[in-house]
Amino acid sequence: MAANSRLTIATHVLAWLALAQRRGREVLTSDQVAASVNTNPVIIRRSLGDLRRAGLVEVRHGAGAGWSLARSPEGITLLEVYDAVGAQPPFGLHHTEPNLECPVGRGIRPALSDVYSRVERVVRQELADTSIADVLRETLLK
Amino acid sequence: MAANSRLTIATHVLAWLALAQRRGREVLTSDQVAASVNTNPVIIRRSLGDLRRAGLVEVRHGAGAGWSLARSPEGITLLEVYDAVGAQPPFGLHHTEPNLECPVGRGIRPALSDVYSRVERVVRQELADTSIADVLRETLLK
DNA sequence: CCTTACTGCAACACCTTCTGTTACAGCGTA
DNA sequence: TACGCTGTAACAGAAGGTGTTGCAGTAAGG
Repeated sequence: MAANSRLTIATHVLAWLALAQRRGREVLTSDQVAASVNTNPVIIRRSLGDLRRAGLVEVRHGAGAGWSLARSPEGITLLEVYDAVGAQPPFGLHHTEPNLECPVGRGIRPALSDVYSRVERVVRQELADTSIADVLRETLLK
Repeated sequence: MAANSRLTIATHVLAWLALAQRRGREVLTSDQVAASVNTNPVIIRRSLGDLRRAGLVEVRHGAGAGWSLARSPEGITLLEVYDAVGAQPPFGLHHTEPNLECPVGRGIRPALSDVYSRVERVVRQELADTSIADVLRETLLK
């Protein structure tokens, strides 16, 4: 499978909403966001649904509907986006239970769980150190 | 799809080889390793092939064939195993190119590449700090 | 009240990757 | 030479992501 791009899509959406807001546009529709990401509006609505459930964006229904940031771009970290989109952790344990009569088979899963927890922790720390405002600033410099 | 378990399988294999070596067994066949991991021997041979190409294990052909560690378990880090199995990075960029006429679409990919590089770096650092000997020790304690 | 425009979501097809399995040729030691 | 194991191709099945269509729900604005 291709690498998971959900964090990328969601971050792109939030950065675009942040820029629109700064330019004085109150809301954007999923069609307008999809035009920037260059994908189907339903993909965008799925991502925006995740972000809405996490309290990062707000939606307005009816005529003149659309999306806007629920909080300032400086206060939204990539860690919140990561949790919002429910990305899977990078490493998984065995699909089938190892042979428990083997000393390695018995203890390897808790041992590796510890290692993977440490990896997950540093990843989360790194994501927590970057905000949507940071990403937008870097984006406009490129 | 289920999470990627290749690093887990390869680490299990190496830990089992390390323990067998300590117990005085010169080599293990892929069938014997598969019995501990509880999977098909071909899965194990695929993993061992990756590890052999990376110089972490050695194979003996012909009658009395089998596998053994090429280096001491203290000197093999999980980072080397990670590189050997060619695991994909946790995050991917857009599948389709964003709209380059949008300022966000133009700059978002290099900006996110920087973020993802930082994440990759801390993951690699964490994996480099753990050896097969560490994993085996923790495994036997559980 | 009714039109209008957009959201929310189900359903589906397609693609890719991973796991697991069978089969068999290749190889080197005893 | 015979044997046992490796190396690898080929294939099936499962799972998840992406993209697409279709349609009901919803509220602003005339």
